[in-house]
Amino acid sequence: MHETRSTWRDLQKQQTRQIILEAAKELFETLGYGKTTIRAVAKYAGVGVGTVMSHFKDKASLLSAALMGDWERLIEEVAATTPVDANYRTQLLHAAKIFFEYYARRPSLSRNLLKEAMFSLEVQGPELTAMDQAAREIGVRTLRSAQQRGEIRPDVDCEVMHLALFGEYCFVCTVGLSQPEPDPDQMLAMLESLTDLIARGASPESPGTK
Amino acid sequence: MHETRSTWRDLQKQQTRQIILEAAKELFETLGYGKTTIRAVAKYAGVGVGTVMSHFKDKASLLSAALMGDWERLIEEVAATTPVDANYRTQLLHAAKIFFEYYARRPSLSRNLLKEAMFSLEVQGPELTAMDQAAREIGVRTLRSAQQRGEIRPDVDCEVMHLALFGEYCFVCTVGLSQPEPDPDQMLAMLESLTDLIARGASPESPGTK
DNA sequence: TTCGTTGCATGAACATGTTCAATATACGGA
DNA sequence: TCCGTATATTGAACATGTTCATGCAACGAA
Repeated sequence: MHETRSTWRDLQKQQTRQIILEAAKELFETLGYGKTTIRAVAKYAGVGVGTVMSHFKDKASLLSAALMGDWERLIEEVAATTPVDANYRTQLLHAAKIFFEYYARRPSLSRNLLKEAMFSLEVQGPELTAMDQAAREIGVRTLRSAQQRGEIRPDVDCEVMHLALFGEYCFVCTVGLSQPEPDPDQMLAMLESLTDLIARGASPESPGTK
Repeated sequence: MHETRSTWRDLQKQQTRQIILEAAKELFETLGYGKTTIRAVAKYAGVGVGTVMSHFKDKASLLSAALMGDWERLIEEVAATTPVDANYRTQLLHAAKIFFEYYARRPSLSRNLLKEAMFSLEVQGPELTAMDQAAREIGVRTLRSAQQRGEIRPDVDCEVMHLALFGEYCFVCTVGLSQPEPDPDQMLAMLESLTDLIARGASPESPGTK
């Protein structure tokens, strides 16, 4: 991913970075994002305040870096557990469900990360861009397959449809995470009804049915 | 809207509130949200720092209060300029256009207000709830009328459909406002394509006609 | 009018994210 | 081996949102 000149100093640097990251994860999880101070992270990691800031642009970057591992694990889980022989609606909602459940497990962290992710002003961090890319790839690929299977009309642009579905997903996330205790089932139900509205327009069947 | 016991002291209080609000609007507009400090607002208004904080819960509340007037003006503009004899798609996109243009005029303020609005954790301010309500009322009303006119199939739930459209609107807002210079035309084009995807599913015509 | 109460106004103090000049030390060439 | 350079590390200093004890002026009852 990133070339590391295997010099003694660089190893040292990567190690302190890891130490900081571990400390941050621990404190974020225990105290939540708001109550975790940079100073506390530094002290817990046994480094200076400035060291933390030299490794991570700001507190938000520290958060996204700390959650990077979780994120990758979720992507893997989605890839591993998605029912291959189900229709695209089921597949996408399954992926959403996995993420909703994670959000419910870490409301504070998810909330703040999403807040940052949505308004990645200026140069958006590489992590968030990666998140966006991953979602796009999964979404568009799933839709294309479904289209080839005839579940979606050929004249539908899968890129646009993914954008529409992803938009509803983000919307459900913001609404759901606005509550003190996000309810993944409720969020999923909401996403289902919104998804169906879009899916119906893309369906090859006559809309009169159902 | 709010009963004021007409005592001398309360008038005084309302007046200082107004002065602070004017100062905030001026500075927010000139410097942008990030570069405007509470201290600067206080000094510009000729009051103490604590006075500002006693009138507004935090900086974000000050922003939403300062933009309240603009917001109401936009709502009025929407009500006054919406083409009554157009279909619901045109009507809703017209409303969106007015807001997009405003966002483009005040990128910094809009961005930060939206950021707050989307994640109204804890007790969300009355302003933001009002915004949400207004959008819902306009949206649902418009859709219901269209449904009665036969533009939307009778079995579609207008509440859900509004949620879907509003979700796409919010999504376009976040994507558009993430850019340094939001382009209202581009945002509108994006919203149009997403809206059409939903509208097609709700249309009484056969989807084959495109 | 007088006096105790109420509540707005105030700025110093606090909490915390962020910056920066100084320091130490690994690095690579002479 | 020795030295100049680059850079990781550091914590004090800074910027700024937020809190709080205090003062003071308006209020209303006696």
